[in-house]
Amino acid sequence: MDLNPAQYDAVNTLSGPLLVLAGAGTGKTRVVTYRIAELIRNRIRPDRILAVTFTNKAADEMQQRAAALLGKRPKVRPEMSTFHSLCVRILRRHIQQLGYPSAFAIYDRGDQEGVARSVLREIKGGDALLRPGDLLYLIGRWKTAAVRPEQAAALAETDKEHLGAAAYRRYQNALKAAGSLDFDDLLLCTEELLTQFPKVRRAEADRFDHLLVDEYQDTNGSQYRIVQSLAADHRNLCVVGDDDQSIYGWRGAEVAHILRFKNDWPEAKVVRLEVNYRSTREILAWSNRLIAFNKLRHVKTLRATCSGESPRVRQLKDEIEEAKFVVADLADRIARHRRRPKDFAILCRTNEQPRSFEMELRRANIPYVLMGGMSFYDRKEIRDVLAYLKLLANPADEVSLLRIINVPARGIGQTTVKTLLDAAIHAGKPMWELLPKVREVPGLTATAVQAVERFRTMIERFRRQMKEQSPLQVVKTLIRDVSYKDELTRLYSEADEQEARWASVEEVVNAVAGYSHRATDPTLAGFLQEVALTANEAEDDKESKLERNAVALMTLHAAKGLEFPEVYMVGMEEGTLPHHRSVADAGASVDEERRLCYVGVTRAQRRLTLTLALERRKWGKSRPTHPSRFLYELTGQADNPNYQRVQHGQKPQRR
DNA sequence: GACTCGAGTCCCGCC
DNA sequence: GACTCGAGTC
Repeated sequence: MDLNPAQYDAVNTLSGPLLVLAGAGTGKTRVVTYRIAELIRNRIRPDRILAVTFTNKAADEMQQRAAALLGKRPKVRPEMSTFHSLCVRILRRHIQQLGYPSAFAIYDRGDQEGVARSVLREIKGGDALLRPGDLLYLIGRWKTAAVRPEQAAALAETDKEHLGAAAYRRYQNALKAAGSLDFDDLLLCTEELLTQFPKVRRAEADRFDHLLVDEYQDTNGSQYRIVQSLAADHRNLCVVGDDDQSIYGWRGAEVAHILRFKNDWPEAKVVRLEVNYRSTREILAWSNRLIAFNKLRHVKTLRATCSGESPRVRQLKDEIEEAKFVVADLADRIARHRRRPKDFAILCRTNEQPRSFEMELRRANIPYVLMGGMSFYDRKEIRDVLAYLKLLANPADEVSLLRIINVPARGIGQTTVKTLLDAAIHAGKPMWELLPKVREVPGLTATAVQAVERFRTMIERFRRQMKEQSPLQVVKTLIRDVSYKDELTRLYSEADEQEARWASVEEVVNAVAGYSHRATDPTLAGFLQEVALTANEAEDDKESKLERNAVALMTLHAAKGLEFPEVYMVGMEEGTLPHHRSVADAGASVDEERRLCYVGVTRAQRRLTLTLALERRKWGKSRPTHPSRFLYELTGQADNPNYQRVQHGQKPQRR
């Protein structure tokens, strides 16, 4: 094994708590995977090892590396998953204890908005004071701080927060009534099960003898406590992290967790990795200069092992020119420097930035993979089909019911829906349970009653089919029987668009087929849970296999833990990086943006290019921009008067 | 009840 | 720019 002494130490500390404080590019993942291999070599059963990561991408990456290291031999593999999928598995086994069905649905952002909207409407004047987005923001903040609905009122100060607290209670009740959890609930409910039910905790802790957590600096409160509960008995806990790369503060991550590790596990061994194998001396010099501007950090001395060319900064007219420059540069590297598409990454701050790059890459015929962003599952037609499936899996799922009750139009209009909804609220039951007695609901026309009954009969029929047929068959029949294809032709006049949208509907069918193939006991609920957890990678399945060799186009958040020979960091402007929302709230937010920039810069192995556009289109309007303050910090120009100017939103001046 | 049109809003990041 | 929502019309 070609490991340096510190790495070797970390790899071979096989039992007891271990903290690996590792800077960027020091071989963290290598240590984790080698350690797993070493455990197996020491006769630890692979399926007794659990490795937890934050993103699916990171889990895949680790799985691949481990497979390469272990060979194809072991039939049983160590379990590698994200926190969220780990929670889903635990919840499937025990969530009945909390009064939820084991086939619970996972609500994504769109579903959450649906619940938030109806909850606010129920409260008098609620929808005037708070918008669904504002409410979800408040709820998100409370949930990441593990504040329960009944505690929120005491913490509320403003009118909006008081209303929010009341709405939070209703929101939570609505979710529970629908047998659904949002992403935060996955963590919170798992935490509750593990801390309130000793039997559950013991059963889950007993499943593994070794627990490894990557990117430990990004654990939030719930994740922290879940880790504590699972490792408390065997104490074979290995965590790996870097405080300079903590970029999930906005969802409750606390660097304190990694700093506190030695207190939590007094017998813990601490290993520091400080030799950077990834980047050139030149790239490292830039990143070290940058991160030194953060005051609250563990000072590390990262040493480089090779040198190369100096990073570059390029300034372009607008985001179109920026994309043209990057793609032309990259095409030239492929043509004349024998680079392959997969050697490149284009990293950006927000999900809207990739658009112009996608266009250019397509024009230049260079394969690329887009990670994240407007997900496949955010498209209207996909959401419609999935809403049908969710309703079949769980008729109490009111968000889905309301979404498709009249899609395609079947004569159940707004008035009818509102009447039904009022009656359901009055009766204190989910709307679905009211439908068999729709004749008794006052105020409905005879045609409306008929339409509702036809709808209910149809759904019931599919639910019966579900018991006899495979999910795949049911999905196919369903799409045909509701004439969804006709709906698309009706809705969209262009033949191209009709086809594209129909193609994505077929993609869902393929996804169900793929899932049925993989799963041991395929169910509709299982498929939907998987979809919720891997929403962004749906197309990846198909594409990454076809085009493994592709330029990676992704956000900085998605890039964490990855590395590329050549990196383009684009949109290096005030307002984009640092993002204007972070600049607006004072204090530590900009530090997190700086860490984000640091993460980006340290992804590059050999060649780094930073670009900025002098004007950028946003919401249809083009606006002038200013260079990011981080450019001055990276290049050691903090004494440049323009550095002060851009920080205050002023135009830099030529000298 | 379905359809059309214009106004208003949205978006930071991940699972 | 793209999407959603409500008002107004058929």
